[in-house]
Amino acid sequence: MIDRNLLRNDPDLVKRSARAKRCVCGIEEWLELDSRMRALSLEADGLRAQRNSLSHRVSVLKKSGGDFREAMEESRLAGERIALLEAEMKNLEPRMTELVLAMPNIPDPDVPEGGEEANLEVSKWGGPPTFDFTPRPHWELMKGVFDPEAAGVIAGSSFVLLRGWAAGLQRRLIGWMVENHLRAGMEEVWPPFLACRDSVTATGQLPKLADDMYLLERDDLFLIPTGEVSITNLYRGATLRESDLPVKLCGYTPCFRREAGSYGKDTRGLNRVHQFEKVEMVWLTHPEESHRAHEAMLAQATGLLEKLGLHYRVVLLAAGDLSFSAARCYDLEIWSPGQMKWLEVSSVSNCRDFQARRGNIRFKPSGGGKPAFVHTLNGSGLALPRLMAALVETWQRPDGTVDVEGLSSRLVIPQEGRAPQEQPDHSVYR
RNA sequence: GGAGGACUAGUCUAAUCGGUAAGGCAGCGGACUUGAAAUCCGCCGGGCUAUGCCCAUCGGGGUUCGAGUCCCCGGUCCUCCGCCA
Repeated sequence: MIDRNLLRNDPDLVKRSARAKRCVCGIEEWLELDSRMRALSLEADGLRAQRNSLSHRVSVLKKSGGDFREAMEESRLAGERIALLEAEMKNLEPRMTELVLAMPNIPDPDVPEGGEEANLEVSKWGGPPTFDFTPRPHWELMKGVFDPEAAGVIAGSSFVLLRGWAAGLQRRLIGWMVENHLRAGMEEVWPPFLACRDSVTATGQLPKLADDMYLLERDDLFLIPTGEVSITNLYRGATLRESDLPVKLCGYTPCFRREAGSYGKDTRGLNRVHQFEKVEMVWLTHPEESHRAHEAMLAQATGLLEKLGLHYRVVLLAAGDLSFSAARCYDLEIWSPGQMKWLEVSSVSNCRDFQARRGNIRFKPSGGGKPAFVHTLNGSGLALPRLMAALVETWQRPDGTVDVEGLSSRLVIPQEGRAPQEQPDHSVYR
């Protein structure tokens, strides 16, 4: 959520950012409503003060046996006027909330302007694997263990069914990634895979991505489109101690996306599916630490790719390609030798205080003072389907089979680093 | 799904017949001290156009001059029953 005071003091900045992010939102309308609201609130406050003192006088007069009827009548009249003002405010409020919730986060100053074409490749690691034969795409290599037809029978098109070695490989990959994160000092969580409206609003998928999520109408619950939703909302409404920061969490979740409107685009094989598996990292940091944490989270994700030996590149997203809640985001893309193209396997985002405001996630400064909003970061570490695709294509043999043994030998759980925490104390105020 | 109970600040706990939220602990700052403890003082929910005022007792309505308190709808947690992997 955009800070109210920023909207009042520098609406042009908010307008520019919204335009850069290709978002249409009613900043002017909000400002008008805001000034109307403040006038109403000022008048109502004065009347309330009157009513409070009048009804206190009633109480005093009653006790002393005096005539309280006049005070009571005046108080009643003030109450009627208050009710009118309150009704008008109540009328304006939902619209103001709707408007402010539709305003996207402001990109950091170093984020390039423009759309996808302005994305900036900031680094590259390794090189494309070479073959003395024509490499095949994963859907050919995984015949028999990747079965979209079967998934179609169970759920419909664009769902995945893995079996045999592919199912096992995916399971081991999830465990391997989580173990790596634990040794980097993160705490593992296993959250609900459904989230309520407030949660999905806090992380910023609502209102903009409403059509991209699965909604269980009967219970008004959303299937999470990313683990970011569940894990970030673990601390919704909480006030942490400054000494608790940074809170570094990771967890496995499935992710559900309707992918409305994206049919026919990159839909082959494992490239774009309705349900996929992901290990997510979510960190809550002190506002001054989030930039450094963003780089550290990126390094954690790229570290996994390096251990797997996959050729990858890091892209700093331009404003127009940035998600609604992000202020700054790196996309991690790995090379798919069978498809001869880059596949996005991770987005590492710094949301600054945007989600923390929406979800009211704060910390109490050690030196006293008012609670302040934390900064939230999230990053995939990593998303499975495209990772599987690139891995399988990288480890293919000339006969069209996959060296699963060789691939699996990469999944060594590191011995270095901190041992997983037993029971970290993140007890919070709510 | 059913029955019962609970919900006041970081935490614990008060508030008369409905009368305008009182304290303890923890924490923070300061004084005293070689240092610490103890003690003392201040702060310790949010907001504003700020000597003051308004809001705030899980959320939303209602009754009332006035609601933590009474009524209605909902939420969360706990206990029990039912169902279920």
